[in-house]
Amino acid sequence: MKLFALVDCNNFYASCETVFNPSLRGKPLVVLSNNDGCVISRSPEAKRMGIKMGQPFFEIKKLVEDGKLFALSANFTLYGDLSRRVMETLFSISPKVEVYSIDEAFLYLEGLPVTDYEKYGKFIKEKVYRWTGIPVAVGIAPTKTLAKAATYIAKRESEEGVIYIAPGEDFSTYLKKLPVEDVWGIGRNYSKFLKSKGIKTAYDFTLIPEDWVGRYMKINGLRTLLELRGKPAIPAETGGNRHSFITSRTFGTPVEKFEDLWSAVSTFVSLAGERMREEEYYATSISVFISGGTFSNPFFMQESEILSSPTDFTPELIDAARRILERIFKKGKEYKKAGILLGGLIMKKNFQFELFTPTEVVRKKESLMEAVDRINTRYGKDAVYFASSKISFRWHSVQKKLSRKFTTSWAELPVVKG
DNA sequence: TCTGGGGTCCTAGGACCC
DNA sequence: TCTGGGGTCCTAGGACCC
Repeated sequence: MKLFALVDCNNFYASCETVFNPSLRGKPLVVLSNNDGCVISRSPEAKRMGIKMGQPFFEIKKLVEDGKLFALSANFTLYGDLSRRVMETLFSISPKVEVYSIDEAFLYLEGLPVTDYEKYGKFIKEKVYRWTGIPVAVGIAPTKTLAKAATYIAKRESEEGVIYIAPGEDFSTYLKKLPVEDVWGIGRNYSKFLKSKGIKTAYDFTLIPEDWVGRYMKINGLRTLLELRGKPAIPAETGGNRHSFITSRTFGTPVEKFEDLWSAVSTFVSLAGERMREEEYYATSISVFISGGTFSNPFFMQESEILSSPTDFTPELIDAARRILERIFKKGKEYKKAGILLGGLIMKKNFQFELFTPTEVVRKKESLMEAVDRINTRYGKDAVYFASSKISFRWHSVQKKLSRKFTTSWAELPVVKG
């Protein structure tokens, strides 16, 4: 019998900020998206005040100014580091951990010498808190979708923050409490459709015939149905095989000039290139997109290019990005966002350079990139960079309320006063 | 006035090939 | 009057996730 635990960090970004700034504990706090545009994480107190996920900042600005709500710009370096610590703790607990997102992981529990899973869940929760300061909720169940559901209930109704759904147990009481739009795998569109048919809860959903779900919600809807009925239908992640790297940003202020866009795009290519080398992939294609317009009337331009051979060499990627941007750029428009995608990834270790590529050239490119990455790791991001990235700064996003890089920058380490 | 960023998978349709 | 069928690859768009 399969058994999964879902460990889900509570209000992850807001919790991370609290770890290094305890004076924020118990206060209404929100974390803002990259451009201080909207709310992406809320402390329980902020939730209670009625602040919504995704709410635009301008709607709550007054509260912040009046000192009724604390707001911070997203500090993804900090969150990434704390996420790594949480995951390491989980790896120390269970032999098979599937990191599902920055703040969630599935633990595969079958075969473990555990008898009391309720207690085991509490043990996980306490250990993560003790090692990292991050509060989590734990749901344990025979399928991943039910584990998700259990976590949902655990966060809302369990004092302990732990819910265990035993195999064979009648779990309909849980599913009746789970609104259909909060089922993992049923998003905005399908839940609207389902509600129009009178299906309001996860429990209602489990009563629908399979062929109906298959017809209207395709294979993924069917998987969700089976999982909610207690039958595992979502395959284990194979892991490690990513397909793309995306880097994109909304600009601090809209830009019109080609050079401004180009500066942004070449910066994004450098950043994505670094990540790609770090994870040891080659890209076989690159896309560039630029967009703007209003919220209700947006425009979007995008084009791709197949690279002449798989590469992780930033100058080659930058050349291709430049050609694409020249093709899609139109004068006289206000651009608010740009981005690039490195696609068709292949793992470096699985790739042999074609015979006609002179080895000497490959070696030189590699050592140049290694040198650049090494310097930037050692002396901080942007110690060396490609000239095109710094032609213009107009596009830079705005982060007025940034907390410090407590864990990843020597200069910003917290100081303990004795 | 002001609405993030980074991913995955599935499906339908067209191009192209034999 | 007759007008194949099957496979593959690519792309765009839509759905979902955090």
